[in-house]
Amino acid sequence: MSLFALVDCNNFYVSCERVFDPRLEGQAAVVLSNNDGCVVARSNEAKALGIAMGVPAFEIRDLIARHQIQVFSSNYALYGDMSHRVMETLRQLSPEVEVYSIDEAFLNLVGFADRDLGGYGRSIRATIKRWTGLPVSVGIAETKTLAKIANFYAKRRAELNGVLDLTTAPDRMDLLATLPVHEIWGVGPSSARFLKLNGIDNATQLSHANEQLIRKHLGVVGLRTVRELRGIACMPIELAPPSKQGITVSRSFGRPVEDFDELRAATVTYASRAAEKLRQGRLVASALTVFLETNPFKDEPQYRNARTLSLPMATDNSLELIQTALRGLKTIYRRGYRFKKSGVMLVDLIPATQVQANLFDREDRDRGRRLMAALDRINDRMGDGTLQFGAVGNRQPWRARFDHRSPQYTTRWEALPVAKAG
DNA sequence: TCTGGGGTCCTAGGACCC
DNA sequence: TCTGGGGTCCTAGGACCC
Repeated sequence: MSLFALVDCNNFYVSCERVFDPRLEGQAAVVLSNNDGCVVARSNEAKALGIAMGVPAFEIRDLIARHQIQVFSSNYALYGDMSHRVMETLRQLSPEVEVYSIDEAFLNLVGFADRDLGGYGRSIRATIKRWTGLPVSVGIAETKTLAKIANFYAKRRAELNGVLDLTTAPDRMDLLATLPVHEIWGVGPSSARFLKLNGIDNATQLSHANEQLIRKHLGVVGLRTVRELRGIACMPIELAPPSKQGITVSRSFGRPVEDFDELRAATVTYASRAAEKLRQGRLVASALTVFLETNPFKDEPQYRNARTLSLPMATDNSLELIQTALRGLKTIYRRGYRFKKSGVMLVDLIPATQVQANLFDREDRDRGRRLMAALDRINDRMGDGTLQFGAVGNRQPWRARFDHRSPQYTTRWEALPVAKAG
């Protein structure tokens, strides 16, 4: 019998901000995406005011002013570090932990079935709160999809105190029968529309759905969801993170960009950041895609394009990747458009240890490797961006805006919070 | 004025081959 | 006049996730 727990941090980004500024407790607060564009996290109080996930910040400006909602730019250095603390805590409490996203983990509880699962969930919740300051919810059930549902209710029903063991919940039938299909993990807007048109409105009905119908219209993924709802585990715990398929670095600009030199500077930045991620993962890339696009929300001439170039030999060298990206950029750039976003994607990744030597390769590989190692070492010790490539330039008006960023409390010495006596 | 970023997996259809 | 069929590989696009 399979058994899973899903541990999920409540309102994760907002909760991270609260750990370092407890005055925010009980207040409406939101965290915005890059460029202060959209709402990506909301406190319960902000949710109660009707602020939806993903709404553009400018659309709720009045609401923010009227209710004095606290606004934060996203601070990924802080959230990444807090996430790491949560996952390390979980590893001390549970033998098999799958880090599913920045704020969620699945635990494999096979062999725990004769324990007090609710008590186990409560101790996880209490320990994480004590060690990290973050509130989490715990859902327990026979499959990952059902554990997601258990977590959904654990979060929303105050009387559960953040923990629900669905395997022993007396109202299990009612909970599944009242859960709308669009709340089920794996059912997006398109599938939900199809299901509702076919009279399937809730989790119980979906678990009884005709397999041929589901297979035909929602594919093997939909079928898997149906079976998981029936308690048949189709998704095992994944302990080792699967090797990456690609690495993308892209950003919207702080303002429209027409000038090639500015796009060039942005591309250099993205390519070097992507190369750093590549080396961190001990990978090399065989090909690279560079892309750019105008603002699709604007009523003005639109243009988007992408160019994929293969590297003569798989590499993790920033200089080579930058040069290749710039070559691609030149072929897709067009004058006279107001560009909003561009990016660099590294694809066909392979482990750095598996590179094939190429007879016709004339670069001095070893020298490049030593240079990159030195670069990474300095940036790691002195802070990101201490050393960067000259082509980036000093003025970077295209850079995204972060008007409400909190300090990097946990990852920069000069931002350490100070405890004052008295 | 202002609309995120980074992923995965699946499927359909075309190119190509025998 | 006749005009296969099946396999594989690749790519673009869709759907979904956080």
